[in-house]
This record gives sequence, C-alpha cells and structure tokens, in this order.
Amino acid sequence: MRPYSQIVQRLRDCGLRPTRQRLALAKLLFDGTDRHVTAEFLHGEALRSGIRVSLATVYNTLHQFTDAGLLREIVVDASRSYFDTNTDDHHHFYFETSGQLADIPGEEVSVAALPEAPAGTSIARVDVIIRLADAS
Amino acid sequence: MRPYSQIVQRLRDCGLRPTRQRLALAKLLFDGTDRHVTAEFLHGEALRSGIRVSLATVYNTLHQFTDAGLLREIVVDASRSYFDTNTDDHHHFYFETSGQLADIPGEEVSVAALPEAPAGTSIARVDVIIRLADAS
DNA sequence: AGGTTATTTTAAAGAATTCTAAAATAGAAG
DNA sequence: CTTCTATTTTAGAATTCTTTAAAATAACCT
Repeated sequence: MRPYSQIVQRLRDCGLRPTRQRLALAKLLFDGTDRHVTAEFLHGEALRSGIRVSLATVYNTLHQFTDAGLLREIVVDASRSYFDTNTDDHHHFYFETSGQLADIPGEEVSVAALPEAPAGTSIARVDVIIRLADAS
Repeated sequence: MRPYSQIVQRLRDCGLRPTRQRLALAKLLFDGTDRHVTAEFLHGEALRSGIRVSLATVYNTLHQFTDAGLLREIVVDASRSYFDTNTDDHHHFYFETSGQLADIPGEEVSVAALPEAPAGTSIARVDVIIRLADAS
C-alpha cells in the first residue's frame, strides 16, 4: 500500500500539481474516513500538524478539490460552508445546536416523486438536509 | 377588508410593536404572493417605495419575523440568505445560474423513508433544495 | 541546471451580516 | 395631552468569511 503516491496520482489526474501543501491537505482530508470540514478548521488542523500553509491556500485547495470532484460543498448555514469527503449520493443531518454535520447512512432517506425541472434547466443535484434540534 | 389593521394585529400577536418600519416592510412582504427576498433586496425595494429604513432594521425585522414564524429562512449559498413568505411545508428549486429561488409547487416532491433522529435530538425541519443548471 | 509556468504567500480589499451607542418613537400612566 | 419608560431605529464601525493582486516560490520539462 502506497497511500502517498496514490494521492499524487489522484491530483495529477485532476490536472493539479502535487505540491507540498496540496499533498499535506489531501492527506489530512482523505484519511479513509468521511469528514466534514470548514476551511478554518482544516487550516487549524494543518498548522497543528506542523504544515505551514496559508488560509488563502486552504480555500483555494478546497475549491480546486471540489471542482475536481474530490470533495462536495455543503451549505447549511449562512455563515458556514462544509466540505464533505464523501462525494457519493447521500444526504445530511445538521445539528443546529452544535453546528455539526453528519452523513445520513446508506439509503435511509430518499426523495420520492422528483418534480420535472423547469424548462431550459436540468437537475444538477438534490440536497436534503435534516435539521435537528435538541430533543424536547 | 382592512389589510393594514390585520397586519397590525399579526405583529401584536407576535409581541412585536407595530412600528412604522415594521408595518411598511410587512406590507411589502405579505402582499398575498409568495416571495423570496434577501435583506439587501428588500431594503432596496423599501427605499424605492419611499420608505426610509436602514439596512440594519431590515435585518432585524427579517429575523424577528422569522423567529415569530411569519417568515422562513432558506440558505442556498454560502453568501446569500433568502427569506420566504411561504411558511408552509414545501421545498425549493434553486437556479444556480441566476441565483433565483422558487417554491416547488404542491406535493410534487416528498421525502420517503425519513431516518430516525439520532439519540437526544428531534427533527426540526427537512429542507430539500433541487439545484438547477442550464439545460445541456 | 535553467527557463517556463503554475502555485503559494501575504496583505489588503470585499461582501454580507452583526453590533453599538445615541437619538427617536411607541405604549402606558397620570 | 403630557410625561415617563422601554423599545426601536439609525449610522457607522466591527466582524467574519472569502477573494484578489502582486511578489516570491516551487514544480515541470528539456
């Protein structure tokens, strides 16, 4: 198993140079588990692991990865964008109290009776966000 | 029919004083049609109709109305919040190109097989946003 | 290695939203 | 109607997240 060179290849396939910063961020992101990170959070995590990278680069990298299909951006709140390392078709729980985002596992939710797209448009994606409050 | 005093009563019922600004904004918002406005847009509309009101007040008022259940806030994009005058259970089309938001009429979409809320939480709301791109 | 091009960095600007403290206004009581 | 008190409005400053521009740096290719 050569995870490092796999990541290098993955970046190359997307036309992205495997720079030190991109590699380091990719390693943090694609560690095998599904993650939901904000730019701010990933930046902090990178610094904590000794990776010197600017916040602007983290933003750039997250968007480049998203454009390349390695990440998916989820907007839950006017002031927070999450990037999800799981790009499969799936939906989300949003914990309004803590601000945490979680994947809804498997096929536990599905949209029935999708409407037709208005003339001149096509459906790019369907986002379902289940907002959770603390139990009463 | 006395629409003005109806709005006054509606505000009072929510514990909001029927001030000049709130009444004017309510009149613009609750004109009978379903509307999706941003704070910026409503502010411009108010000024255009000769209502002198500050942007801060528009933000305050939109949030107060939302808390009171007169409006519903929809987040589609990291940089834009819409306020929807239709507070019934319904979902949305989002036109990614133009940034416009539209209600999906009637029961044309429904969520099947809602998952159980994680322990300690309850479902506050389910948001479905169908993102539309220009037809290929 | 050396030239070319892409990427990163930094600092500053930008956009949307929120906060603040003072002035204006509404509702209540006399 | 006037005064009093609490609430609301305002204008501008502050905040937060994100993007930009220009200079510095690193990767790629021969």
